[in-house]
Amino acid sequence: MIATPDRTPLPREFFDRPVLDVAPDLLGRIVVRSTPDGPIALRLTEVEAYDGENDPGSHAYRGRTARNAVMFGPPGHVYVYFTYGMWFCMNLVCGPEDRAGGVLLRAGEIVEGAELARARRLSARNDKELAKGPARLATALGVDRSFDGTDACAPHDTPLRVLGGQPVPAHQVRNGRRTGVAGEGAVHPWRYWIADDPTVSPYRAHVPRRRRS
DNA sequence: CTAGTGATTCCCT
DNA sequence: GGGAATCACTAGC
Repeated sequence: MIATPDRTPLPREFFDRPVLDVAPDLLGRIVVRSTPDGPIALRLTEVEAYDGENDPGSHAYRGRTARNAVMFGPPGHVYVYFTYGMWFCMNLVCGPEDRAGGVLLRAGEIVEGAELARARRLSARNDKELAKGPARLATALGVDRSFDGTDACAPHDTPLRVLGGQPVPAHQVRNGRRTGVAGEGAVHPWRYWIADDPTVSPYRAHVPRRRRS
C-alpha cells in the first residue's frame, strides 16, 4: 500500500523537540519553496543534527553571535549561513528554544518544479544531482542569506514551508558520522539518510587545510 | 585530485 | 582596529 504524502505544514511543535529526535523524523518530509514562477518541492533524503552550545561541530558552540543569532531563537525558523566563499547552507532551528539546536538539510529529491530547480543548477548533469549536497540543495531552492530567520511555521503563507510528506520507517533510516566535522564533534553519528537513496551526497571526511607558506 | 571564493571569528595590538 | 585562520563545499579537470 502506498500512503498519500501529507500536504499539510508541520506545526511548530514538530520542531520544538530535541534536535536528535527531529533530525531522523525530517527524512521523507517535503520542503516547499514558493517562487514567483511557481513552487519547488523537495523530499528530504539526508540531514545532519547540530546540538547547539554542547556540540563542537555547531556554529552555536561558542555562543551567540550576529551570524548565528537565529539558532538561539524559536524553533521552526530557518538558519542560513554562507560558507567557502560561494555557497549557502540551510538549517531548521529545533527546540528547546535556548538550546540552539539545528538540522542541516544536506540532500533531497526534487519532486515538483524540477524545471525551476534545473534553471538554478545549470551545472547539474542529471536530476539526482540537483540537490545532492547542502549548498546544491540551497541553490536549487533559491535560498540565500536573505532567508535567514524565515519562519517555516508561520500561519500565513511564507516563501518556505515544510510539509508532512511521508516519514521514513526506522528500518530505512541509516546514520553515521557527520560530513566534514573535525575534532571532538566528529564522533557523533548525527548524520541521517535514507538507505540506498540515489540523491544522498557522498561522505567526505574532514580534510585539514595545509597552511599557506 | 585541487583551486577558489569571501564572510566570520579569533587573537592580538 | 587589523591580520590570520577557519569553514556543515562545489566545480572542473
